[in-house]
Amino acid sequence: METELRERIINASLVLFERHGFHGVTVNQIVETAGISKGGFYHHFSSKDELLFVIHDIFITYVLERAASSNQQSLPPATRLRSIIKDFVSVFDIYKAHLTVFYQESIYLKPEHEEIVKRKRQQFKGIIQSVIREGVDTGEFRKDLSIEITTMAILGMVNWTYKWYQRSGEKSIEEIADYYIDLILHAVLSDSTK
Amino acid sequence: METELRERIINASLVLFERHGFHGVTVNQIVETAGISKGGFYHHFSSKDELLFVIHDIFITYVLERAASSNQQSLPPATRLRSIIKDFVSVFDIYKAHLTVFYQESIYLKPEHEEIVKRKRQQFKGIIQSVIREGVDTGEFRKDLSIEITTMAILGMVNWTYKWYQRSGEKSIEEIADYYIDLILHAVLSDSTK
DNA sequence: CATTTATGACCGACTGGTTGGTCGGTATTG
DNA sequence: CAATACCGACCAACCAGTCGGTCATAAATG
Repeated sequence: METELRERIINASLVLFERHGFHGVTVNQIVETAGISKGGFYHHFSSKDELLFVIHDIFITYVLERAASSNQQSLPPATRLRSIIKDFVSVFDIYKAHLTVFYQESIYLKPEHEEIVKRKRQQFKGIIQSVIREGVDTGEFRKDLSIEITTMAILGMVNWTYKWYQRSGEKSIEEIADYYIDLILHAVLSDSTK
Repeated sequence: METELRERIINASLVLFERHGFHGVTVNQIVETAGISKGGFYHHFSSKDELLFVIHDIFITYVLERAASSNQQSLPPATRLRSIIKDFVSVFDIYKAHLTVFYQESIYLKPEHEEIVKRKRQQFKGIIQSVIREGVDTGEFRKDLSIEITTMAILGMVNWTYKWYQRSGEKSIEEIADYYIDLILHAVLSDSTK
């Protein structure tokens, strides 16, 4: 099976955007790296901005679906939190470039695109928030947790990984995920649950 | 006392870069916002790139100095870690725009500038790493901590704040800092120390 | 003290190179 | 014989940076 041209464009631009940023890469460079022509590019994408959106959307849609399915099973909050984090961190291996672009270049999204991405992003955040809230309610987590800050702290810890993680590095993404889970649960579980 | 033109340029560009990114802002816009001329701009800065570097350098130099002085006092690791985090997070109030530019736009630094910033950045990271290492050695922190991942987890949690913190928000930066410290110490302290 | 010379802050019209995007055309496929 | 996929020379807009010049103040000169 031959790689679709559309895929080739996305893959090429992903590599380039990750390294040089959206505005640090020209359409000509993308086209050259993908081994196609300018006309070919504009046959598949209406603009450079649309390409940026597509990259964002592929990523956030995928992540959101996984988190939602991890969250559906009726298991205790701590178990679900573990599963959501594990799932999300594992995404770094395959989607590292998407992720980097997602977190670095989203300011350059056009308003209409930004709106769509923002909505999905908040749904994802909502999932984590609700797990923590539930954990606090059931007494599994510490009663004195702030739902809002705890959510952002976890998201921050996890998201920041894109700044330093390398597939060739010492630790595998699985190890890092397990390590994060350990840290988070130590921070969040109530004394009686530990 | 009148504001120096140089200061005016930095303040104007900080606001603009924070919202639109380095490449989303033209020199003409900066000049207009600062209420000066293009000539005036290039009289004070050799290039737009140099301006970006200056913003980076002001921030990292300040942060590094504070962390170094918090770290010097010969206090137990947990106390020092507390102090470093409190100090760093407090910086968000005054330097939020610097910080945002620092984390978003550093890919656009020219190699020679990047080198300088990178070095200071690693010194900062080194300070946190050494506190954690010491804490593990003295037994104050859990023996099974990975120095490297723990450092990055803390940095991630804290740094991510720039994505959501607003001075007008519900929680003050002091509260957020204290909250982070609480989470981190729960995650990191050995059972005997708790 | 008056006058010339020098310096440095600041101005803004202009430019050369670059970039996202277009468009008329060709190749391929069902 | 459509229709769709793809090509690449070309263009208009934009943007960082330049450059010849003004003005105000200070130092040097007679």
